[in-house]
Amino acid sequence: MQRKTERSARTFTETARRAQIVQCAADVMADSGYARATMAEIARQAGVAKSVISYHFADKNELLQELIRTAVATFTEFMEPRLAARATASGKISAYLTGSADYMIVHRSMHLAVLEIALNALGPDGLPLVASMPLEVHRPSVDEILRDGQRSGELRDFDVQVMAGLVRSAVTHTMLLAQRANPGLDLHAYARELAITFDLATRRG
Amino acid sequence: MQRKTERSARTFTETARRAQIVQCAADVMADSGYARATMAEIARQAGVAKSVISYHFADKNELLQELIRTAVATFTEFMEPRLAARATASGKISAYLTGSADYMIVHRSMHLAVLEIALNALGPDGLPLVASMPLEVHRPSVDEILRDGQRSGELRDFDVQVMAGLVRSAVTHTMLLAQRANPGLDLHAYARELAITFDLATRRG
Amino acid sequence: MQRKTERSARTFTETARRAQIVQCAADVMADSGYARATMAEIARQAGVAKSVISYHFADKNELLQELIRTAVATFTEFMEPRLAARATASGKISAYLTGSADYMIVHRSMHLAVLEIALNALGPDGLPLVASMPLEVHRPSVDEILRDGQRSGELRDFDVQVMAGLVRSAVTHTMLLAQRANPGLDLHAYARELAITFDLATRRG
Amino acid sequence: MQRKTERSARTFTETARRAQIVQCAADVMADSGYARATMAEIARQAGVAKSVISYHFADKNELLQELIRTAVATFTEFMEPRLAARATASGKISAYLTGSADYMIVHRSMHLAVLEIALNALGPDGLPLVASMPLEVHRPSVDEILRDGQRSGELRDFDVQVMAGLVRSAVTHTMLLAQRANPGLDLHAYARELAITFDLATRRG
DNA sequence: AATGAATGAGATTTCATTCAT
DNA sequence: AATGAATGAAATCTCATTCAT
Repeated sequence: MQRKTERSARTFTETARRAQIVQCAADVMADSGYARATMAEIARQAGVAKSVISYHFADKNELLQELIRTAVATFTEFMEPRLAARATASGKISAYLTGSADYMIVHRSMHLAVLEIALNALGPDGLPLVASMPLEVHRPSVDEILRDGQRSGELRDFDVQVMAGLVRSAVTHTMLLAQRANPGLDLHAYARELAITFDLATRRG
Repeated sequence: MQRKTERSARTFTETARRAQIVQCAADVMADSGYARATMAEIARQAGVAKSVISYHFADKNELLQELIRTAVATFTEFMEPRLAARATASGKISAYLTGSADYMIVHRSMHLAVLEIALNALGPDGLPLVASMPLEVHRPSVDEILRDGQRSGELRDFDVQVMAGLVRSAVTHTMLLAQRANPGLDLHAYARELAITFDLATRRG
Repeated sequence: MQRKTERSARTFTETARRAQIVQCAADVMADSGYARATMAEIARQAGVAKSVISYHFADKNELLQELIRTAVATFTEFMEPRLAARATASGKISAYLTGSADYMIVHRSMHLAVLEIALNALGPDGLPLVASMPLEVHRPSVDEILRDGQRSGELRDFDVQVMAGLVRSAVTHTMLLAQRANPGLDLHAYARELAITFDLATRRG
Repeated sequence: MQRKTERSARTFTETARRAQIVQCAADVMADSGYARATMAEIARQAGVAKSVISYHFADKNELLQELIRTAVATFTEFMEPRLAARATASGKISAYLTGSADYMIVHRSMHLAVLEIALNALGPDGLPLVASMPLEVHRPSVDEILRDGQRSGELRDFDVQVMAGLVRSAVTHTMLLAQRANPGLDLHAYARELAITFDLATRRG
């Protein structure tokens, strides 16, 4: 309870162990689903005793939150230069889709794990664990891209919330379910197809 | 220890009880999520003893599968006349989206419950419980609608699997997450917006 | 969590089991102390599975609280007629002391268990579990007896709180520690000796 | 793995560390109770790593025993001159009571800690840890004071064991519980009231 | 047809202790 | 002399399931 949380600095070993455990947790979640991602299973995957996890994380929720934070930070770092490289809204959406596909290929288990946690994990208050966490931090966000595109006249006059939700869930759910159903799926081709779809759906006239 | 499961015919009472329990299970799942939908909670909601559920269903998975079957059948009955009433592919997709919104309003807990189960429940083999279940039985399916639209020349030449996945998850995930984030959401308006989007994305020229 | 707590009536079996478990808990506490009175040990003593206790009690604290309530009620029933049978304050104090000795002989483990719980058990808030429970309910209480004796002129003018504390702890601690140190101790003789002591200490001139 | 315990001589630093740890253990016990006085918490209070405690003490029980020894020695040093300054048994008992009050004020946490340990700590044999430890080493002891008073004719003919037990628990339990219930309590006044009580209860004629 | 009671497997978490550095 | 890291035992609690009535 009064663990590392309040400490100022972390040792190198500590940081490495935490990262290792977070990665193992993500792997287990991705492979076996949230329900099977027990402390025991994560520890087994990491090759350490259950209590090692308790030593490094105050409780399971802290582990899951660290996983989320790690994933979000990684995704942000991954995405921002790709978005910045494109000038138009259409280009940015395309970059978002293909970039997400890249991310899913490189960080597959993290991506899946975040989804599992977002959908399942409950905080001590009974509310979803992610309810109190920032989930989309890359700038510009999908909403911002679309809104800017409308302002500049590049995009037509759709409901931004609806379209942004559709773009995001195309990545977080549609593409992911497709891959789960067909592991050999070519994600890049999939993302390009989505990019065409959204270009047609959003562009002016 | 005669399991009703194995028996060929069911009495009227038996059928009613099963339906009642399935409905309660759906309500609990929709209200409290998969993790909290324990046998005890479902029984409490139904006002019966836990063992009553065990009496009517071989195990929890059988209950969940019946729930899925019920929901799919209801959705099919709900959807097919609406699809049949439209001649064009675009019309059918629009009917699918607005019809789904209607369905979500009328059978909210069933819809949510199916999603919870699809995302979470594991079979004894560790695979998703729904892996071996047919989830889309209405005719024509979204895939078929799109393919027919391409054949007739009404729709452009996109990848049917990608587009069908996007249409389906627009309903099962995008719209649903939007409603969860904002319970007062106007689902019909949402569905109309989606219909415009998909019309633009799929129509020829 | 949503166990029997909210139910209106208890079955005969339920009541009997609860009583049995409470008694076994008291026995274990008395014999082995608070720290060793684990759920597992209590269940072992009762000859049932650990989960049987969880079935009948929401959690360990509920079990301990029931034990306290039972003991207090028993002690009250035990004590009140004995106090009522005496007219003078001195007689009532004497009855309290010898009655407590009787009680300790008949309900030894309950008495010890209450002490263990009172000194050790913490509620979910971190405060002592008994902080929120009524602990002395027999009428008149020791305080009242002493105050009444002063009012009637029978007793001298001491500080009631101090004296009442001393009388109570003579029973709850002094006598109990003496017995623990020397299990063959004659509690009745001990109580009579205490009665003489307090008579001398409290009577007027 | 040379255990310092076994070594004949201790360095200055070693002695100081042990004393520091003992004091911190007492503080934690007094403030938070036996159950919360874990090795981790004691180490945190002392500002050292858990393993430092293990380095200086063979195990937790050795630490607790050292705490008891320290407290008893302190109390003895504190009490003996006060007892020696009084000639009569009544004076010595009075000095014992008021001296204990002084001690409780100055060494509050040690006093509380000893009580917590005496009531809770178990040795490896399951017996109370203090069972084999001398808890009253000041001379004359309460028993001796009372016995001497009877021999000299100053005190009446009560059972020494009972009365000595009552005197001791008046300090170790009655006064302490009173203070716990009411932290602002005037311990000196309390002790004087007790002194009057015991004078009346023990004096001849 | 239904139920109360019981159960065992397993989940999370705590804690004293050990060990390599 | 001290520490961070690791560990395993044990504690509480949950849950799907079974069984006698």
